[in-house]
Amino acid sequence: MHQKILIIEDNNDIQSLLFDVLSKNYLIYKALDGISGINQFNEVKPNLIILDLMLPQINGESVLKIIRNQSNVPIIVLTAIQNKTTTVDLLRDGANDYLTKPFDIDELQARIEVQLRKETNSEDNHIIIYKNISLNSQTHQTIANNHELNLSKKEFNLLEILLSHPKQIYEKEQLFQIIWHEEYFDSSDNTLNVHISNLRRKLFAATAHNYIVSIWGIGIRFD
Amino acid sequence: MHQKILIIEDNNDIQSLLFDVLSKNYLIYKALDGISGINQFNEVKPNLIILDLMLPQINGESVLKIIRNQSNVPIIVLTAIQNKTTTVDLLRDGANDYLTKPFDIDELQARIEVQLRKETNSEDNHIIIYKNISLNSQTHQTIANNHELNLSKKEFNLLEILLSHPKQIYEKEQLFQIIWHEEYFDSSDNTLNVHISNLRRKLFAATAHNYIVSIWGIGIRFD
DNA sequence: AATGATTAATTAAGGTTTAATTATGTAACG
DNA sequence: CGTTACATAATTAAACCTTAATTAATCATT
Repeated sequence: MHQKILIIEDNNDIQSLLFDVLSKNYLIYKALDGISGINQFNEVKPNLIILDLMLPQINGESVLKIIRNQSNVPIIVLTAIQNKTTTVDLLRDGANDYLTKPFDIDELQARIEVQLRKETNSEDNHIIIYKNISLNSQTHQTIANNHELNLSKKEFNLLEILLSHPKQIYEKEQLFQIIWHEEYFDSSDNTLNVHISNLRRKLFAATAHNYIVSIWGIGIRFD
Repeated sequence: MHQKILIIEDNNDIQSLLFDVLSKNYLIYKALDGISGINQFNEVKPNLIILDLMLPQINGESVLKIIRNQSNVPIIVLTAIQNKTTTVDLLRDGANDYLTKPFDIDELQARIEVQLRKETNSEDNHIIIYKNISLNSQTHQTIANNHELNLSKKEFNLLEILLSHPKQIYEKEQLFQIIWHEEYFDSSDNTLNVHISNLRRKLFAATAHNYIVSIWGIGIRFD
């Protein structure tokens, strides 16, 4: 649920294309070169990486090796057709899959699904439990401290996202993207704050704790 | 009972034809291309898939491989006669059966039966018991809290569906499809609500409980 | 340390959407 | 002919989301 994808790609057009399409289903992080790609990888801990081989400064192959050296995160590589690096090399270096440009965006999506499925298939992904809070996305039942909560759709969504990665900071923009499926430009929009407030109130009524903490100027986090 | 079939087919005429015929006996889900087919497969977890080989963007063979990679769900493939992919290829890729267009709709139904038979052989259960409610789908007898209920056909249908998977949320659309065998577009249609209301009243008269809870904006669930 | 600016949190009001109930009409059936 | 089931329509009720207004907290600058 709400998995994170890091896109390492220097071409702005492809970046935006990928963002537009994939942000509907995933939480997208972007890097324009290899160095910041590696840095972001360490910060964000994405569930999947899309890596362009043709990068300024450090080439994609090196990025691939560096990341693979630290993690088994699925990596899908984008190559130009005339690139000398062979498929075999790529896979040996740790790529999970590859596509040659120009690629079909739907095919990319399908391949992403395949890579991510491996991760999520095993666990019964519709129940989240954290501390004394459990949340069932099939029945929409939410229990906190043995009290059943009565959450609205937005509130449930919000809690689901926060609990999927406890302690991780979510920016308001991200939350907006995930819950409302649209970007938010108007930072004066207070809607999200209201929902956070309501969720806090209901959680507090059940647990006498405030689990949702604000990181001033950045976002919120479930503690 | 009420098994789910996912139809992945881009041709609208064939889609509707299949829907009209099959929705009498099964719960139908539709996808117009491979990507949404794969997505729906993961969400819906159908009991059987009907897959057209000729799809826009991603071809059917890829969809077949991707799905088969994750599940043993029976897949029946529809091919055009001039299609190059051989029977052998299809079966090797994991198809359970195939039909060449134009196909006979009755033959398709027969083949569906065959595929589903394997699954459902064991469960020949026509009595559902949950909490203090029991329901016999052969005699239509319904007993709640030792009181025999006098339910109409629609009410019985509804209760049967809800009780077949307690706690699971059913969307109004689903319920409509199962009970009325037709899609419902007009969300202002209030018929279902009336039946829910009546069922609630009768259940309450017998048990003094309201088991059917609404999930606002989503559907209902038997608790 | 004080001040103003920015961001966050709360509260309340309004309007919209969805749900539930009640009432009325219609067709099927014994 | 009267009963029943169902659909349709009208009404009432409830839940929800957004907006706006207000208060509180935090930051940046001096």
